[in-house]
Amino acid sequence: MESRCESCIIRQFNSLRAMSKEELKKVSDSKVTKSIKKGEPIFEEGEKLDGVYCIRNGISKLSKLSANGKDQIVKLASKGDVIGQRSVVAEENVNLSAVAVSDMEVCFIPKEHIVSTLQTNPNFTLEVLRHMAHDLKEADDVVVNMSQKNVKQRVAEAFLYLKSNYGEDEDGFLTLTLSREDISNVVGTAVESCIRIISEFKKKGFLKTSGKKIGIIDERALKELAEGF
Amino acid sequence: MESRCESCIIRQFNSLRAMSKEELKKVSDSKVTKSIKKGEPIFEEGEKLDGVYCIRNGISKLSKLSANGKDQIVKLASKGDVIGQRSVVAEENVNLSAVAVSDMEVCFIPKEHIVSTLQTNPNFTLEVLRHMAHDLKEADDVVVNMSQKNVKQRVAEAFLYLKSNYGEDEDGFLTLTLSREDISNVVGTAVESCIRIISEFKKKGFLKTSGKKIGIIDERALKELAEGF
DNA sequence: CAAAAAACATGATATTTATCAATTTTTAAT
DNA sequence: ATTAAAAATTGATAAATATCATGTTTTTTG
Repeated sequence: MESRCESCIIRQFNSLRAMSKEELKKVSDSKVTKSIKKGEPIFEEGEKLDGVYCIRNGISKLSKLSANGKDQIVKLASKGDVIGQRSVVAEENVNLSAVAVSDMEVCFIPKEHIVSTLQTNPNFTLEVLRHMAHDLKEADDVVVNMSQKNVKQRVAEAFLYLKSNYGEDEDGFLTLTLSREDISNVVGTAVESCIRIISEFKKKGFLKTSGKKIGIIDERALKELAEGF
Repeated sequence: MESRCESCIIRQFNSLRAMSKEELKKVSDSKVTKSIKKGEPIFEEGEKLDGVYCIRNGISKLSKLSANGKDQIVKLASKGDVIGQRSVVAEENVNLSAVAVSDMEVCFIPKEHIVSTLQTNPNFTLEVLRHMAHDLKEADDVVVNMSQKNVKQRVAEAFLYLKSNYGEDEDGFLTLTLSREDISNVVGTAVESCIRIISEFKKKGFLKTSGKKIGIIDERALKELAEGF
């Protein structure tokens, strides 16, 4: 039931692929697989993490809560992503909370193995570094989008992102269904504003909905809108 | 005149301190020191960099220009910071432009030396990784601030940041004088809105100005405002 | 130093976005 | 299946922010 890291395909997508056989064996022997139900937390902002979580299945939101109750989602993490890595590397408490937005399966890897491999295997360290460099660019892009695009453009982008990253089902609805509140928290806007924009996009024939499910009808129109035409 | 990296104090503040003597010698032999005048670019968004820049003196803004002409400043880099590192690590073109906001002195270090050290010296790689982990956290914080705080709060934060990072002169004015436009581009707002807020802060006795110079009078008030009281 | 350019400042107004209130729909629980 | 709770929706309105216009000050340049 508990599969071995050595034979885990997920590994191909993240920095663990740069580990040696022996390193991987240690990781595999000490890892703990956990099931997390939609809505449950993996870790909370401010906690001290004893390891990282490698996502085998499902999707998690990484977010930060403000004093006034607003929760900004900074990133969505899914299959192959390793979360908690930043704080383990920096030896700091986590700065974001991770909550499952779909049922998940994750492997907890104690930090000793990560840290010792970081200190001795430059390939692994470089691989982690490359991933982090990529995350940093993405974070910078988000900053720029937040300030240079208006809410309508950001909502359009969010749906394009959801489609290109998580795909759509046979009926053309986005595979990952987020609540309107979560969408608002990705976009950084009030729920009502977000809903109004979704309604507008529906009227214009850009989107379709069925319950909380959302499907993209006119991708080109959304792209043009997001780019500012 | 051209000093050696081995004896450069700046090094203590960045990841170069993790280099061995031999590695550092190669860097020192191949580095090129450049003077950059206020307003001049170090590199531009989209360029392919052949190395990184280690800042010896002065301050640079890292920003991204949008189609509609808005320029969002993502980060200010100063003494000891190494810029261009992210794109060298990720082997990508730079995603941000770097322009001097004060006269600068930088050392250009060809990327071969960085890359080869990354591949062989895990201490160095780990050190770079730690720095990048820190930058990533900061970028995430900026995202959260942009969405959870209003313009007034972000302007207040900007001045507190400028004071705590670059200090003030004997007359109590911020050492780093940015144009109103640059401040707006840090905060992510229209120049006029930014100016109005500065005027308001002056009226309330939080700030003083003299030409384009700005001084903080009531730091506590700014802090409280930024935190949302 | 004078003229021109750039940066700063303020008012009037338009636009965007948030908030509050109320209703409907969907989901979850018994 | 029925009811309670949660989520989604819409309208009315307020607040925040951007834009446009115009005047003033500061800086730069010949």
